[in-house]
Amino acid sequence: MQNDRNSDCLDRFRRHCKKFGLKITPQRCVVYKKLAQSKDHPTADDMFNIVKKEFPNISYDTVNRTLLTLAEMGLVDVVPTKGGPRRFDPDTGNHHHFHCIRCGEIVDFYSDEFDNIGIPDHIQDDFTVYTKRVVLNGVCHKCRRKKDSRDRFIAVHNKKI
Amino acid sequence: MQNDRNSDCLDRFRRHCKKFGLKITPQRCVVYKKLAQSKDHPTADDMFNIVKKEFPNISYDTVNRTLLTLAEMGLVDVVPTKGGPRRFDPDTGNHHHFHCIRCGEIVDFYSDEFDNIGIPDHIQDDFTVYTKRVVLNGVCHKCRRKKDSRDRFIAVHNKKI
DNA sequence: TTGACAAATAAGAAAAATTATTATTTAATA
DNA sequence: TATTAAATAATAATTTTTCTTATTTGTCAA
Repeated sequence: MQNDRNSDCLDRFRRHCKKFGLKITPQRCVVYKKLAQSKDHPTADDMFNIVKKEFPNISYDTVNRTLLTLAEMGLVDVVPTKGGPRRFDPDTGNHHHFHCIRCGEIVDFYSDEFDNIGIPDHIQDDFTVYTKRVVLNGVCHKCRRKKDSRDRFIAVHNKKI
Repeated sequence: MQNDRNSDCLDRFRRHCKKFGLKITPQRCVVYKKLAQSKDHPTADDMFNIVKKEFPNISYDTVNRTLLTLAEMGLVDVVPTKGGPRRFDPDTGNHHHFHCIRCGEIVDFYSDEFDNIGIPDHIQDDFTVYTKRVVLNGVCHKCRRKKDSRDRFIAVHNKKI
């Protein structure tokens, strides 16, 4: 079962490489496989640490470059973040993101209503739209509970706490 | 007219500072004023260069820290980007973003339909939502015209062009 | 108004993240 | 299997962000 899914994924990967004229290297395979298995939105550094376990000699640059290449092929998405390191999303399907402004976590969620909203005509005149995503900002469940001492949530950048 | 708007803006800024117990410094005033006047989504470095013209002795760190503080107060927004430098948005009102995957530009647009979409109940159970934005990805008008030699748009990270 | 005090700034250093350079290795193709 | 262009590893360089510390400056109360 899991094996089926893995080989399906790798088939998809191989097809894309062929299509784009890219070589199928062991490094690329393992980076793709590990990201496809991921349930969250790892950074290049996260991926480097994960991949190293299976492929100890791989370089950071190769992992990072491969992730960008996968994104160019449309096999994965790059998740916009508010200044933190770049994150990668193995799920290119219809889904939406919630960003916690406290802990920075990005949580996937699904909503038919959001999926079905149309793109205004005046946008399609000026832009060719490939993907659409609703991004919510707020405080996640965990952080809500924490009752953090700085619940006032201000001046973190100036005051010494 | 323009003066009215400027002083309105600075009043808003001053009120927020009072509310959050922050000092009103000349540096903060000029950073806020210049961002409020901005029509796009400048980086900290952009802002540093703009502000320096009016306040030559200001340090980069102060500009950057002030921008983050303004964001914490809710006076400006931080725009998520796909790994590029952090960007700031003076417009905290209801609007949405289009990201060009070629040139990286972020374009504001407005849509009543997008403004009116509701947040699903199952989200509001787990998260406290502050803001909501639709993010479109695609190719902008300018880049569409360019007919860039690498229209294939692939393998930029590997092949030497 | 002035003095005390905490907060904010400037300057420079450091850390974190990303991209570039180059010699070497390797996958794909004939 | 030999050829060739692409990919990798290692390292250096750049860019962006954050931290440290000494100094300056708003704010508030006397």
